[in-house]
Amino acid sequence: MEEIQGRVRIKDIAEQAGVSVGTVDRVLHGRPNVSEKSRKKVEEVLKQIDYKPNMYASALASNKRYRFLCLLPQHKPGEYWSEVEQGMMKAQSVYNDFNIKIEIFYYDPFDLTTFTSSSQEMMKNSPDGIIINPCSKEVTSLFTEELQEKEIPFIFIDSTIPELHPLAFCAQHPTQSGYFAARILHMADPTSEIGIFRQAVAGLIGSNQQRDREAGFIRYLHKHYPKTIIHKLELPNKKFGRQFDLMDDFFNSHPNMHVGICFNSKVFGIGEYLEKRGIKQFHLLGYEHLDRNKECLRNGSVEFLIAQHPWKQGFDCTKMLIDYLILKKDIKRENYVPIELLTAENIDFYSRTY
Amino acid sequence: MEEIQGRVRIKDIAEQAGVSVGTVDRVLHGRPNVSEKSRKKVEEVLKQIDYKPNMYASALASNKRYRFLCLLPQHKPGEYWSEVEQGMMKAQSVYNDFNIKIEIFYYDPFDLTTFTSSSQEMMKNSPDGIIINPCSKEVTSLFTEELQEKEIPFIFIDSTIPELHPLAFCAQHPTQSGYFAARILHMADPTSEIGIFRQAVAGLIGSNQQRDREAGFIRYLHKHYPKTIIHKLELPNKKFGRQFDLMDDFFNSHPNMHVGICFNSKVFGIGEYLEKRGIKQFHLLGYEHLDRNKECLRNGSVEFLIAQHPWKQGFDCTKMLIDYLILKKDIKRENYVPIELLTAENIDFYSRTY
DNA sequence: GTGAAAGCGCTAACAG
DNA sequence: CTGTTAGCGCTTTCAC
Repeated sequence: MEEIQGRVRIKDIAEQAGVSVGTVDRVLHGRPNVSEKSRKKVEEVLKQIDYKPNMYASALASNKRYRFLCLLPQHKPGEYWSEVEQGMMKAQSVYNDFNIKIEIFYYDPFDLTTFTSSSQEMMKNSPDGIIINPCSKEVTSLFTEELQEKEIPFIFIDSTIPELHPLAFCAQHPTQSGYFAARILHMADPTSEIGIFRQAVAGLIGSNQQRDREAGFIRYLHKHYPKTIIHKLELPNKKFGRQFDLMDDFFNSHPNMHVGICFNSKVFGIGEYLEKRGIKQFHLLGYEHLDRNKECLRNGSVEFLIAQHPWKQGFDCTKMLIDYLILKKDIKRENYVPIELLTAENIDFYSRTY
Repeated sequence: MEEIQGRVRIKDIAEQAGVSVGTVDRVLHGRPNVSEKSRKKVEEVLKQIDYKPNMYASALASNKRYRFLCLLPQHKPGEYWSEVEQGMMKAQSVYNDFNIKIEIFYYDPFDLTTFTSSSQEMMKNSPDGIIINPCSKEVTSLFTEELQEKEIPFIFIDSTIPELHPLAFCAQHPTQSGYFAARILHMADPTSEIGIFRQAVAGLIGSNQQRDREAGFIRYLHKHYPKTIIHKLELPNKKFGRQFDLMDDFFNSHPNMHVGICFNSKVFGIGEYLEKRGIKQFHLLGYEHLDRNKECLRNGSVEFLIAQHPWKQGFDCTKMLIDYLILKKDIKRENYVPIELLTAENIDFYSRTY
């Protein structure tokens, strides 16, 4: 064919098929108003030629604005979720030329009526695509069913609920992450008493991820080291003063416990306690690359962190919406971020890449 | 200003400054043939307005083809370097719309005259940008000096030589990677005898990375565990039959050595040996996510791998050339890939992301 | 020096 | 149903 130099354009196809560019465009996009005869001719040419549309030209010509809305747990600056937001904002600026706008809405993970009220607010803004951190299946489905109906694509971030059929999700595999944590902690100190530090409000764990990681962790220990004794401490998500007292009790009652884990990013609370009390030789593992956690890693009060790549999750979810909606690419539906071990030796190379 | 809805275009600037789009374009790109007066007017507007050029429109209009050439060590399919190539090819296809073409040239790391002959070949192909895996400083500089002179940007991949002033580099930090390996191995088994398995040709280590990692590894042990005894085994890069004999001798002579490391991707050679000989309880660490290494990780003959992210390195280097040459973005000059620990528990989530 | 105009590959509106 | 045409934002002639 005519691919002598360079690319095949719509115009080339039109010429080959003996129709106009308009018709080719209609066929390519499955738009109406094409006779069976013309469609056949175009499809014939398409079969023989390797046509790759120039998506940048396409986006330029169609000249649309896209609104992506996002629903996340409320949080303070510097916490896990702000890193997710930064990843999204980075994607917005990198793909600025596609005219995308991202807006973020919040809910209180301990009061799920706010999930619903925020989602209603979002629907008023005529979104083109949505990113959601799911809460419980029941409450989340109220929102996603409406989205399905209106054919607005949605992506889950940080955890997923497959039965709700998101367009895609991006998360860390929670049980596998728990296995990995168990294996590392056991290697650090193969004793048989392990402490689990839980952040909760009235016994309620606020995130699916945390709950599932803990389950994986415990399953791994039961299977490989069934003699392990597990001690749990529930730390109320509030005043730090109280937390210290609780930890004093906890450590005093379990003098043979030299290993501990915290399944979310608030491990610095325990690290800072250890540092203050001058407790050395306690092997502590937590999640996430927050500044306060990094500090603990450096001073040795936290020995390991597992990265959850929140920045990457935010960036990738946004990118997926762009790929799907604007560049019309196939996207990967299951996106698990790496389970990456961070220690003092490699933390400087943990990167927010995209 | 007029940014009421949407973006600022060159046309807007032209109107504001009372000149034509041609003149604005000339000013924006520092092209000649602009009067001092016009330049001033345009720069004035530019200062007050937040103009972000649409690089896709720009690339579309200029309609250029770019040739990126790359010089890598020769290798067999399925080895480390083919993963690098795949990352580059992925970048080529993702950014296909920018009309880029990547071609790869090879050299023999144990015969550096081939580095020079290949580089001369490359110069005949009028490259727009170049990616090089550097060999020795002396030989590499012969090439890079010519590139500097002709103002062809070049990027180093896998390792770097700062004195040669590449546009950028992408690599794993070798000494830090050695520290990390030492810390992990010591944790796996805090005994004091460690074996180092070296791949070499006539005593020569074929890569800068390997040499520097080993140095970091040894330095870490000297500092933190000075009593450690290090045994080294040099494995000729050839027949596997011979290698087994050498390893038999090695293991027999050091019965108290239960930990070992191999600083490159050929660790499967040792893993497969352990598997065949039925040696359990030996803690082996190596580099890279090759299929044969993964198999060793699964069957337990290799306990740890450190990922070098070759695919990402290939992708990122190519992307940097695109960012620099086509999208005119600022690029990061020092790009260290993560030092990521892979075990049976997390290897499935090690991803070739981009 | 400068502006006008054509065109990159594609979309969308509009005649017919 | 179909072809033509006018852009999208930018670059690049080419007259003046």
